[in-house]
Amino acid sequence: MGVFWSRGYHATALPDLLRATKLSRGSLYAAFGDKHSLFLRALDRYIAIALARMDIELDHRREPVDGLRAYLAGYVDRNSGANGRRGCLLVATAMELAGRDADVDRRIGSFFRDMEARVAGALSRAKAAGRLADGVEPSSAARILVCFVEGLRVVGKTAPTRIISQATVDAFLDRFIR
Amino acid sequence: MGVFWSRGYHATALPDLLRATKLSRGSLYAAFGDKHSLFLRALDRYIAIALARMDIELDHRREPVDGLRAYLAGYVDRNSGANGRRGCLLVATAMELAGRDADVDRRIGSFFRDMEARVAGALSRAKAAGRLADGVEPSSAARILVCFVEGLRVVGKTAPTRIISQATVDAFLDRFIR
DNA sequence: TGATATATAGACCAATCGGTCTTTAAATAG
DNA sequence: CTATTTAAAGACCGATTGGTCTATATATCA
Repeated sequence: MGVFWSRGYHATALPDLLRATKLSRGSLYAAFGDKHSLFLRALDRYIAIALARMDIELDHRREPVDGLRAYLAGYVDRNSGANGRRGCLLVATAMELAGRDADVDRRIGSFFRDMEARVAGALSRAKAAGRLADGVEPSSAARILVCFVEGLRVVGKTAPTRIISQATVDAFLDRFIR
Repeated sequence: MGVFWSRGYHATALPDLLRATKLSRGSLYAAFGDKHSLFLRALDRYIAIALARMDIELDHRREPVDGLRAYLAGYVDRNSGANGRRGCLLVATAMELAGRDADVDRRIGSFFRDMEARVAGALSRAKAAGRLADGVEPSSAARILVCFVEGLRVVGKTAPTRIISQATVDAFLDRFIR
C-alpha cells in the first residue's frame, strides 16, 4: 500500500512492488494476480483504515463536537510535514484514475458517500445537542466539510505547515459550531 | 494542454501528444524540447488562464460578493458533467508530481498563493462593505475557500452533479456572507 | 536419509516508453 | 523552372513496462 501511496498507480513499477513486498516476481503474481488487483487491495485497505478511524473519532457515544474536532485534528496531522507531502492515496487515485477505471470509480464514490454519511451523522447529533450555528443544515454542511478536508489534502501537498492548517481548520469549524 | 489535462502526466504518451499537436515527432522536439518542458508550458498556460479568469470574476470595481458568487459559480460549472469528470489539471498535477518535481512544486505553490491572495482581496473588500458575517477574517476565510473549491474538484471527479454542487456552494457561502 | 512440495531468483517475452535521426516530401525563394 | 529551406513520416535506439516461465534452492514430510 505504501508504495502506491507515495508514488501513485502509474509511477509505481513492478520492481518497486517487489522491494516493498519482499516477494519474488512469481510469488507476487501467484498471491495477488496482476498489478491492478494488487492496487485495488491496497486501495481497499486504505479506505477501510480511514473509515475505521472515522468510526472511532465520530463515535455516537462521544460528544459530537469533540468528535468533529478530533476528526479535523487528524487531517491537520496527516497534512503536516512529511505526512502532508506524502499526500492522500484516495485523492491521488481519484485524480489519476477516476473516470477511467470502473473498479476505482466504485470505491472512490462509495468512500466519499460513506465519509459524508458519518460526518452528517455527527453533525445531526451536534444539532440535536444545540451545538450547531444558526442555519446550519447537517447534510449540506457534511458535503462542505468533505470538500474542505479533501481540499486541505491538495494544498497540503505543497504547503504542509501544521500551524496554518490548524488555524484554518479552527476557523472553518467556527463557522458551523457554537 | 488538453491531453495532459485529461490523462495526467505519466499516462500521457508521446503518440498522444503528437495526435493532439498534429506535429511530427521531430517538430515537437524542435519546438518544445522534451515531454517535461512541454508539460510545464501546458501547466503555465492552465495557470495563466485560471488567474486571468479570477481577475475578471473578482475585479476590484465589481461588487465583491457578486464576484465571489461568480467565482464559485465557475467552479460549479467546471465541476458538472463532463467538465467535472475531466477534473482539474492543477489538482491532478499537485497529487501526481508535487514533492517529486521542483519545477512543478514552484508553480503549484505560487498558484495557490496567488489564488488565495485574490480571494482574500475580494473578502477584504466585502468586509469593508459590511457584507461579511460576524467574526469572519478575510485571510483565514480565503484559505478555507481555496481548500473548499479544490476539494470540490476532487469529489467532483466521481459525482459531478450540478445541482448538488450548486447547493453546496450556496450553503458554503452562506456561512461567510451576509 | 531420500522424495516431494514450495518459493526463490532471474532469464526472458512482447510491447511501449521517451528521445534521436535519416529519409522524403512540401513549401518557399530566386 | 531550379535551388534551398522546412517540416513530415517513421525507422530506429536503449531502457523500461507489466507479465510469464524455467531452473534452482529451500523447506517439508515420510
